Amino acid sequence: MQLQIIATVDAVILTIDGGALKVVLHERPNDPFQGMAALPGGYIREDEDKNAEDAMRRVLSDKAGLSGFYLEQLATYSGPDRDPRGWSISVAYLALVPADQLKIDKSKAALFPVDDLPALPFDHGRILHDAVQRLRGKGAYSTLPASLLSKTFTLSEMHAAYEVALGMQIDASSFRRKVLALNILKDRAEMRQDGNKRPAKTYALKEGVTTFNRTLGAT
Amino acid sequence: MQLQIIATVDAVILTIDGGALKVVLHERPNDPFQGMAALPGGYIREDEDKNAEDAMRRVLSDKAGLSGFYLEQLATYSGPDRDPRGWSISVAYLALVPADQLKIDKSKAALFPVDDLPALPFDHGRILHDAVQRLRGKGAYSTLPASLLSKTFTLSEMHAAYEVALGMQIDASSFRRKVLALNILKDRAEMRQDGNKRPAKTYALKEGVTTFNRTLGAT
DNA sequence: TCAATAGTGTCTGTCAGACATTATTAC
DNA sequence: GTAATAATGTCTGACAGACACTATTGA
Repeated sequence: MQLQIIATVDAVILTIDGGALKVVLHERPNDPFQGMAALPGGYIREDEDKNAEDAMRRVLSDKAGLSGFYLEQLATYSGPDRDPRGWSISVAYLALVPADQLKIDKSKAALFPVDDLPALPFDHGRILHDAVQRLRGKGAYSTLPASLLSKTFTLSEMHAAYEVALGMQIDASSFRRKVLALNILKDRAEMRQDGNKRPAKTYALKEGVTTFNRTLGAT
Repeated sequence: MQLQIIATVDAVILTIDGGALKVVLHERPNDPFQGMAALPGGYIREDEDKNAEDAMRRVLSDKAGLSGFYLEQLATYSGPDRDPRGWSISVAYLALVPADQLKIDKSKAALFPVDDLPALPFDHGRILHDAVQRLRGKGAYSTLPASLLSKTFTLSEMHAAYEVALGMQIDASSFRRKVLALNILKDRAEMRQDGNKRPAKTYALKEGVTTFNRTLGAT
C-alpha cells in the first residue's frame, strides 16, 4: 500500500530590505529545475531529524548559516505532480529574519521583493503566496512583524516594520498608543538613530511572538 | 538517504451536540493501539490520492460516510516516536460538521466532549488541542463556527454556536448587530423553532467561510 | 535658525457591552 | 392573560483615526 514517498521541507524566509518585504531564493544546485531560483529546502532525514521542524532548522543552518530566528509551520503541500521525481510531500515553514542577520552567499542566493518575483519551480509560487498571506493576516494582531527586527528597536522602526509586513500605512500615533497599552515591550536605554536627529527610546519584546485581540493596523 | 516513511492523515471532526463541543473518536480496529479511541485517520495512498486533502476526504467518506462538510488543513506532525511503527508524518485536518449530518456507527465511534477526554494514542491529544485552539482563535473573527450549523439557521442558533465554539458568553444584542452589519448572511424565509414561542427568521451564509476584522466575541 | 525625527495631546465618530423595551408566537 | 424566545432601541465608555502640537537632536 505504501510506495516510496518523497518527504521534504521548504522555507519561506522573509526579511525587510530597503523598505520592502523580500524573500530568500536559492539557486537550485541539483537536478529537478537545476539553476532556477527556488525556496531553500531539503529532504527529511529519518535517521537524524527528530521531526520536520528539526529537519527545517538543519537545512537552514547548513544552507544559510541561520539560527535563533523565528520559525513557524506554514502548511503541507503534497501530490504526484508537484515534484517530477514522484509523489511528494513537503512541509513548508515561514521564517522571519532581521536583515542584518542574513548572510547571503551571493553566488548561490539572493533577495527578491515578494511583489516582483521570477517564475518559481514546483508549487513554490503558491507556498510563497500563502506565507505572505500568513504574515499579513496574523501580523495584524500579533508581534510577528517584530521578528523582522533586531532584538532591540525603536517604536519608529517597529512602526515601519509593520507597515512593510502588512503592506499598508498605519497611523503612527495610534500605533504607538496601542503598542504601549498592550504592555508587550520592555524598556531599554537611549540610542540615536541614523546619526543625526532626535534620539529614540529602544525597546525589546517581553516574550516571543504573542497574539492579542486588538489589531495594530488593518481595516 | 530516504528510508521508508509512514505518511498518514488524521481528522479532528468537531460538532456541537447537547450544547457542548464534541469530537468524533473512532475505536482503532487494527494493531497499534487496537481498541483505543483515536482520531479517525488512514494512510495516504500514492496510487489513488491526488494530495493529502484528497486522502483525508477519502478516509472520511469511507469511515464516516461524510461529504460536503468544512475541512481545513490544521498542521503536520512528524517524528520517529509518535507512531510505534516507525518514522511517521501525519497531516492533520480540522473538520466541522453539523450534528444532524453525523451518522455515527455506535459500535465503532462515539462523540466525546472536548473538555472531558479519555487518554489518546499517538500524539492525538496534542492534535486535538491544536484543533480546538484553531477553532477558538480563528472562529472569533470568521464564519468558521457557522460550519457547525445546518445550511440555514436562525440568529439565535448562530449565536449559540459561537458561544459553544468559542467557549465564552457573547452578548446577544451585540452579536446580532455585528453579524448583520458584516453583510455575510442572506435572508431566507420564516421558520419556527423548538415548537412554540416566537418564530425566527432564517439565514444562510452568502459564501463559504469568510474572515473579517471585527471580532464576534472575544476580549 | 532650520530640518528631521520622536513623542504627546486632543477632537470626533464609531462601535463595543449592557440592559431596557417591544414583538410574536403557543398555551 | 403568561411564558418564552425574537428582535430593536438606547445609553455610556472605550478607542480608533486624524492631525495639531511640542521635544530633542545635528548642522
